[in-house]
Amino acid sequence: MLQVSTIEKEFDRCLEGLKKRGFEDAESHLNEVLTIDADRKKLQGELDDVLHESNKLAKEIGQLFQQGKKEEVNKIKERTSNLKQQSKAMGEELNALESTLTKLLYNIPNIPHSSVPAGKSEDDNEVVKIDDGAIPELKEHKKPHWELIEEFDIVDFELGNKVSGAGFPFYKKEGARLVRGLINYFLDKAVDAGYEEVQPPVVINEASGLGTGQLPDKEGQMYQMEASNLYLIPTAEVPITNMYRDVILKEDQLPIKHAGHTPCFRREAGSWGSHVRGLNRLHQFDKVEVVQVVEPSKSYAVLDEMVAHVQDIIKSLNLPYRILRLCAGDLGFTSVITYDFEVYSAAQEKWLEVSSVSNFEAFQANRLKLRIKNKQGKKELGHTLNGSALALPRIMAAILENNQDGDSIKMPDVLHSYLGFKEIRK
RNA sequence: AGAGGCGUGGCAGAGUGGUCGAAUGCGGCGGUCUUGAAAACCGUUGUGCCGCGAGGUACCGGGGGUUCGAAUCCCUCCGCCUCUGCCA
Repeated sequence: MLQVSTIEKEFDRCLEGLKKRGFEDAESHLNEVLTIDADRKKLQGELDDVLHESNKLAKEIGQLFQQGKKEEVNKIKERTSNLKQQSKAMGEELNALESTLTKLLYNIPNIPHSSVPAGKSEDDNEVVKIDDGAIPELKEHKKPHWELIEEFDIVDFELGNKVSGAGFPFYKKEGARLVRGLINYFLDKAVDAGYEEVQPPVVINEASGLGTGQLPDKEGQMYQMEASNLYLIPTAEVPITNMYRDVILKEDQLPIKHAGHTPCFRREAGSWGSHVRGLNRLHQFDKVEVVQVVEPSKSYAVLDEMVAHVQDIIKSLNLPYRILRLCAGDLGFTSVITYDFEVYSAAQEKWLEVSSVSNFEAFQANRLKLRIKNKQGKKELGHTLNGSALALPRIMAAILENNQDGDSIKMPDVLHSYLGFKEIRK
């Protein structure tokens, strides 16, 4: 969530940014935040005065009791009960103001970076790089992956339907080993790049969902376990970033770099249709996520570092890719700037999103109360970033389609040692 | 899951109704001493909110209550420990 102080100091920039996103009634929202916050401050001061008075009287009563002056005590008690009623009413009003303010702030998205292009939908995203040198020419053998996985019997959707439901496939034989190999390869790359590996829980509580911005608005996108009031994670970003909720980091602990593999669960309600087939969209998929917590002054250098990391992995798999800078309208609620990576899947003749790398600046940190204390003892909110490095199913789809050769599918060289085979045969 | 116990500052650990944001020890930071270091000694050392400031206010797991006054009493939720049960 945005800081009130940011809205106050940089009102015009905030307003402009929200308009760029197409956020309705931006100006009245921002103004309301400032009004309520001013009311809150005023009331807080008044309440403190009342409490001050009543604390003073309570101390007097204590002293009078010790001196045995009971009649005087009774006189003062009348005044305190009056003050108590006042402070109670004021306290309730203050709580109400605070919760209204929080709700308002929860509903205001992050301010896009100045380099983020204007635009409403994915059609307006800006292509910042295309490396399509590796696009294969498929002539005789040009089957989409959903046909290949059936022919080679390596992913089974029917079985998934029976056991779980649509979007929960079984991976089998070389398919299962490819999943395992990719996870290991991606984790090794992350560890080599200095990320500390973690295996987080795949369920999170409500506080964590609020911390990274999945709640309160987007609970419909997560699977919820009502009986225990827990959610299945949509991405490892949630548990990993929440490791640092309510934490004050020392400057010399930074940068915090974590990588973790988890399955990710997404309900994807209403987003199914004939255009999403096979591995293109699933309710459960594997992903290796990288997360960093850094000093504000360094977050853009770190964003570049993360983009380079993802690019390096995709290149090593010899997949054609392009990098998009998301337009304001397509930007996630919590993000200041996001680069999407897409790989080209040659039989579908489609670009598939396989990674999303974002800088949230202090937006998540403000919700998380994630602060950094410098050597002078000054505290400020940290910046959080994360990126997929990488999400598996679409990478699999592109590998299968781009490397098909009739009776076999060749595996990228870098994976051979991870897989124990060089190609998948019928 | 049942019974009992516990939850205090970075850590350890006092405090059972009044002047307690909280003793003490350790750790951290600054200093004295030293060629340097250690030791010793001195000082300092939680977080939020309101305020230009002085200062005020809130926080002893979370929430609620009793009381003029709560770390301390009551209720409730959460977490941890021990025993019993179950189980990869």
